[in-house]
Amino acid sequence: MNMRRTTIKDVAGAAGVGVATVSRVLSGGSASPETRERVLTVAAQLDYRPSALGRNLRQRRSGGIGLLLPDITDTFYGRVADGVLACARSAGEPVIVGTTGDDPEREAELIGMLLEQGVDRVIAIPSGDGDGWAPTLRAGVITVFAHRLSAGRDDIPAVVADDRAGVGTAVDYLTGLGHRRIAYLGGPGQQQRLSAFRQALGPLVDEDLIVVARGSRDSAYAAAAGLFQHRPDLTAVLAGGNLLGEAAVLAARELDLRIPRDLSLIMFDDVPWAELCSPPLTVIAQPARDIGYRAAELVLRGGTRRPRGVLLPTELIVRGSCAARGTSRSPR
Amino acid sequence: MNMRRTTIKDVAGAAGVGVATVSRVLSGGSASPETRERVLTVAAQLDYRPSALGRNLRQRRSGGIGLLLPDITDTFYGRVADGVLACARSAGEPVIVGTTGDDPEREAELIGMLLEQGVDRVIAIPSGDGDGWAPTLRAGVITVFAHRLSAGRDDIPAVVADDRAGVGTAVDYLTGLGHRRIAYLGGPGQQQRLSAFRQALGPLVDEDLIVVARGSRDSAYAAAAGLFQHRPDLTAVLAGGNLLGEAAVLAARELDLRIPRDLSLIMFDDVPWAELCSPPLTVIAQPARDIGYRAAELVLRGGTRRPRGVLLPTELIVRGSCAARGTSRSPR
DNA sequence: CCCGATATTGGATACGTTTTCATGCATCTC
DNA sequence: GAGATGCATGAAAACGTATCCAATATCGGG
Repeated sequence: MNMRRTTIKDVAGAAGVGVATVSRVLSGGSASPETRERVLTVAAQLDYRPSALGRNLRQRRSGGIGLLLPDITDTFYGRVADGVLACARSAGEPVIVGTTGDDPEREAELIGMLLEQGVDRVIAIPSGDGDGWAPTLRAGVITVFAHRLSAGRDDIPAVVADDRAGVGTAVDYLTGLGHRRIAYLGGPGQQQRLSAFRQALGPLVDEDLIVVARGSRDSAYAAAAGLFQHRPDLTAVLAGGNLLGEAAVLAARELDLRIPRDLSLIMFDDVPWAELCSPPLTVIAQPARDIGYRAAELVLRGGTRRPRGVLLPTELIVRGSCAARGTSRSPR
Repeated sequence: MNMRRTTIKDVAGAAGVGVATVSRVLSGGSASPETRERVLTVAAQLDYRPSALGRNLRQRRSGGIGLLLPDITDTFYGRVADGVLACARSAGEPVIVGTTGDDPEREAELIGMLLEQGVDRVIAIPSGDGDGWAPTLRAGVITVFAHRLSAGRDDIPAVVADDRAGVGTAVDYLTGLGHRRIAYLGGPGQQQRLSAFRQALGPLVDEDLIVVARGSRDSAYAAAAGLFQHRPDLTAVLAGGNLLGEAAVLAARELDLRIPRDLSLIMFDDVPWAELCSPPLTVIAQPARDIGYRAAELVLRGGTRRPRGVLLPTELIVRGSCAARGTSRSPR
């Protein structure tokens, strides 16, 4: 029952060599062909697995990569995580995952946990304004942001979708359809998109039509419903995330606003159900999985280069949730 | 730049005590009030964080918990993961996540990785027939299955939803509506549900109406489309997962089958988009998050008791995707 | 044939922690 | 007051590995 696990010493003994030799053979160091073969044979026979514990302690790094995201339940973040896991797996690296709930405090807590674990590489979708990340930098942890860039942190490379362009094409599309009162329904950490939205809309921008919810479903729904109730004159909404999009659809339905007749909707991120919705949702697709994968690549390559981050393209996928707004207002 | 991290030895030196005392103070051992306070003060001043590396090596266990699931992209598994993470976080334990893609080989590979990491607790949604789990048991790793139980493994406790009951009520509901030709659209690892389906249907069962897809979206769609094409006489479908349900909706739409007029659909698992779909989908809700949470509880409590697993209730949520099937067949 | 260079090898050390054990000291009991 | 008991404490060992370093074996050139 309580069998001691086979160590490198056992292998060394059984193969009649020193532990140093075994270690070298297994780490790809130099050794004579015959010793190498003998060691490998014995190791296989004993079903020896080098203990990451010993190795990590010796080289003072856990070798794992930490992944911090707001909510693993959200398909989008799930896809980012999937990309990270795929890349990490091909590199043989374990991934420690934590969810921040978009709470900087919780994020800091998790950062502490990762540091304690000796993780030396972290990928994060950052929550706060980025000053919670001083500890990782100080500890020499290679850090890469994904999906969002953090306000005050230009010293951390980030892999993000081209939000600016995405918002731009979406707004152009809507204005091209004749919309003038366009609302933005945002979530946490979307400064980029917000500024892009304001810029794209130019003189048309109406600050009252910009609403920012917290991360939760309830908050998103409340924000959407409040927006629709207070401003029945708006004709189009840009939802900055699939949770917000979902909330918009539900709130619209609740208030008897028909999409797209009464309200045009564009949602950030192409999720599977966008096509199932009625009407199918026009979306700004983001390469979620690629974001994760590229971030993992970056973090695995090491912080030597300074690629200053990666910008991935977005794509407007037109389905059925936007309608033209003629000069004649539908009286409703 | 290359600062050595502060160790317990530094704290001991600065506080004028031995390392053993520091360790005791920090692990809640006995110490005189004054020394305790001094050590804590110094530790705080130096911003000392005990290294999990050293501790893990010493007690020969990483203290982390491993989580293996088929696909982190799937909302359902995401919710299970969320439950696990929540419980693990409250216990301060890191979680190493891996995705198996429902591939036993890949699963075995990941198990190896977890063992190498010295993980001593694993939660898994198992992929294969369960003989890939011999290594963890042999290594004394506390293992708990979630969501599925593995064929040959009755020595591993499992936390699962009451599939049998869920299938039963769904089938009863459909037969109550007059349906006779009911299909089952299944995925990997659903022996439980399949047998429950056969049993609930009794003499009505038609083996040709039972289709099992692999885990992917494509495979699910192919299975659904194939089923609908080959058997236009079926009137109801039970989809054993949200991926399958999605595929069923898409395939039905493609083949111009109207839900629920031409085809009634019940889907396993209540996902957010079930309500957004048109018509809203009738589902069998499973407590996904609870499954994860309870599994984590089980695995954290340790393998001492033998609770033989946990069975969580399911609930049929009736929405709009099922219609009564009168005695008169709609001629179509 | 000898010497220097090179390749291979194993002993020893260090990584940071927990835990055992022995020691010293104060208090308690009879 | 002497022995017993308890507590706080620190030295040291161990966990499993990678790597430094010295020692040995092998080889080539002169």
